[in-house]
Amino acid sequence: MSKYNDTTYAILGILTTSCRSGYAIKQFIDQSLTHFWKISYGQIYPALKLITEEGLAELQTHQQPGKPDRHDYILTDKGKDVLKSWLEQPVVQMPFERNEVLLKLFFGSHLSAIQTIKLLHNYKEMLEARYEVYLTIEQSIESEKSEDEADARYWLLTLDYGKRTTQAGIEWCTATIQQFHGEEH
Amino acid sequence: MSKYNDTTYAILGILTTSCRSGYAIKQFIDQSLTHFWKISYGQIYPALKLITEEGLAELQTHQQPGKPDRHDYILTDKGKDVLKSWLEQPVVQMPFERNEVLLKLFFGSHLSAIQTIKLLHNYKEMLEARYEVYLTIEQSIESEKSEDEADARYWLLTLDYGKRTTQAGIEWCTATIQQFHGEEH
DNA sequence: CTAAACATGTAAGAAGTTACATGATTAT
DNA sequence: ATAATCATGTAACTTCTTACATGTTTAG
Repeated sequence: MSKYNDTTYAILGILTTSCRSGYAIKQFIDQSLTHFWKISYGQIYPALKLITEEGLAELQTHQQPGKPDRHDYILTDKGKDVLKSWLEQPVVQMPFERNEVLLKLFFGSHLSAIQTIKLLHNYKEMLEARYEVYLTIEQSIESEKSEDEADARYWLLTLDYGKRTTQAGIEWCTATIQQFHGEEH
Repeated sequence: MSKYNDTTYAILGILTTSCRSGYAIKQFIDQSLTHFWKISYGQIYPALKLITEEGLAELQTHQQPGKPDRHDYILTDKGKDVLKSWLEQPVVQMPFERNEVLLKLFFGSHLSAIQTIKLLHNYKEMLEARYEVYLTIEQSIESEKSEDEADARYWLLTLDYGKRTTQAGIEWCTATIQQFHGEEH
């Protein structure tokens, strides 16, 4: 039972990189974390407020003529400690995927073979698109390696996970579509 | 933009099987759908109420001496139609997994090699346990095949997906742990 | 000239979890 | 005795998404 939720810890973690404002955090998540963690502005800004109130980060306001003030949050030592002790705690909750495609396939006896194949084809295409996104992220991490040398390795590892499981999903699609071919009548 | 949410459609789908009460639905989900869909009582009972109000199912109350009345919900023709047209609609939203292990690994540069290995080992064990659960579900579907002959095939297909992606995850763990061996100092 | 990017934030609502409330029966 | 299973439901809470509000600069 930790004090903050995982979304807050995710933000704390991102603040260790060169991303320090709400806007930068959102961009970072959309570019690099999107395959296993998503956060909206509706969570980011309130979380940053909480983080500041709890003394985990300090706000530095930079005035930019004509633009709204840029809020940079700098992790305090307390913030770094909180992050580290969260990282060290074992993960007890198994990640869980809610899969609408599988849900529909589960009730596939109410569909025709053609409709089932369509469902699977559609899913396969989405998985393939996702795989391509992973390759793109991979390349962008590798090309900007110099910036966050130590981090890059771990970022690539999480991508490898995404690639492997997505590949397994694509293969399942192929095999399952095969099964239904010849059943269209 | 469909009228109901996926959880409601999931319940509608389960009502096509021999599970017709809130309690039976919950049991069914925990036994057979748990790898890609979870629903709590706090959702089931309000959803059944809505389903009845919308004329998608009809309530049959069975009195059981000493026990609370058993509420059986029977799908109406309208209910079957609503389910079918949902099944036929293409899935647009890609399923998305929020993965706490990957989130921690992403910030792995703040951990020691030993701690990282521990994290991965722990995850691998959880994945292996999940794989075993899949095998158990598989066996129970196969042994009760006679009950829902037409459905069993589809249920096994969703399990195959789970097994394949879990296996890919386990292999990733093994490979990644390997990478960190020899770095403990 | 117009759209996208930069930049921060709030409010309402949807969705989901957890704990609570109740009470009989059955297995250990 | 006591825990688990059967059985239905609600209330409070947490979490997250979406839409709104505001306004500048930059690129096409």
